Amino acid sequence: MSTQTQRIKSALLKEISELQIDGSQKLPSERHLSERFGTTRVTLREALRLLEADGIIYRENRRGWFITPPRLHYDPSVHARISFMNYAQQQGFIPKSTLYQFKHIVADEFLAAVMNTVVGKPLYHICRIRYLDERPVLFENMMIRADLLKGLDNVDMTGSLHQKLRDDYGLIISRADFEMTVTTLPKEEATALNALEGAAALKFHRRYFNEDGTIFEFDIEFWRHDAITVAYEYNNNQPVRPF
Amino acid sequence: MSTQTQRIKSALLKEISELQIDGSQKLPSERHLSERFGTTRVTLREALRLLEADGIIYRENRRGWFITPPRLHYDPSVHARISFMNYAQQQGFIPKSTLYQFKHIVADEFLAAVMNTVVGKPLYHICRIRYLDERPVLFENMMIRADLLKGLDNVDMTGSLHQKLRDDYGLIISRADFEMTVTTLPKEEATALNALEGAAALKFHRRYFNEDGTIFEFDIEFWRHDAITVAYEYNNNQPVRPF
DNA sequence: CAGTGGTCTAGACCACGCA
DNA sequence: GCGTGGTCTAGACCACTGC
Repeated sequence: MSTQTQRIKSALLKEISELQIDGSQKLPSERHLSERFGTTRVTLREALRLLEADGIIYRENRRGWFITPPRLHYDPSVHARISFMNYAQQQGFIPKSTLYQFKHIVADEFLAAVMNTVVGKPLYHICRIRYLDERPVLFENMMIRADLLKGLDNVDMTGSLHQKLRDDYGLIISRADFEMTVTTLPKEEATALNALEGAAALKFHRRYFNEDGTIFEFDIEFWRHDAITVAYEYNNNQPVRPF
Repeated sequence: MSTQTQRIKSALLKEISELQIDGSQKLPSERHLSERFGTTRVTLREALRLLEADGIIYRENRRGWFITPPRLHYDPSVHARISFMNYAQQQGFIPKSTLYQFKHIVADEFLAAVMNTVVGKPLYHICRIRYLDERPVLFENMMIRADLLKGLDNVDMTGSLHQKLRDDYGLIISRADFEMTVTTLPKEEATALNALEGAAALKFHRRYFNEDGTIFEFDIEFWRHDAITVAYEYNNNQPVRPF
């Protein structure tokens, strides 16, 4: 005993595994599917939503429904050590980065508070889009202290930024912290990722501290929720006593 | 220029902030709201879904829509050090735990692989539900090696388990790892949390290693997606070199 | 038992992708 | 320019909540 939606979802799951064997990626049109299952588009779309929330399928705005490729394993502390391009490649993906926007801004109240500086502080605002196998999965906003890293506007923004910070500026990260929240893609981010406004997403806030304890960079990242599995290992030199 | 759904969402957002001032928690019925906004229930529910995905509101199965309380800040490594009850209290919540199920099981292929042991290994399977201010937010499955922790079935399961592991068994955690994925609540978990099957959730896998490197515990946790902000600090003794 | 949320139907129009 | 997905309407029935 189960609902129409659940039965369609199960049936689609079966079809999807068969499709994957065939190497096909795109699902048939909603009208074809709703006809095949003897239901309306509304009910069919409800089943598709469930699969989408599960991360089994995803949609590109007005293009249709696709089978979700395998997830990237993502260690949130990893940006402090390895570049996106490197760890994506290590896991067998073909990564790509594009520069979406480069702006000179000044800190507003929010940025000043979170970066522990004053309102009006000059910042670079760098937006990049990250792809895995040509699928856009990450919208990245970086806010970087312009006074500490002069001339950053003249370098290539599609490579590893942190490598440049080390090589060209001698910068060393002494600490980083982050926050992660499940939320939805805002309009601009959704458009950039070929997704719909309101699609589920993982939002990261990340701050980098240099050796002085100064926050030289604050990132806001939006990931497609189905693109990553966050993984982390907690390894203490001195064993941890429970409680 | 925006859609009907978006306009209703914005209007609801405004109403919600006013409701919050009044201390009210439950939204008016869908029929009342759809009438007030001059639309159908379908469209109204679409707007509610967006707010739900944002974590602004949530629903309890057949009970209606409620304003989401503040999130718990959750450090995924924290279970190795502090109990749920403690860190929830530290953040001003009134936590509660209930034992949902206690079973003796044996490792199947999946559990054997993930716990690095053999199929048929006897395990305790402990399910608990965690509440914040009477709201159920977490469904917790713990699989614990019964051969290493004999007699665990006779202790109170609603307190800190790890404290007991330390005090009664002298157990020390030397390492832990975890994985986190955005997915949906399965049927049983959804029912236990008063949620709907298919509601967005955060799933954690966590493993604890003792000093021998043996995995004595494997946890599967389902959190309501809007109940937590995952936070973590990455603090190296020796500074990290970018790239 | 009244009212609610969960589910479902059978249409419609429009903007956009794609060929 | 056809077909698609995105959006929206105006109903309906049922199971359950809460009184």
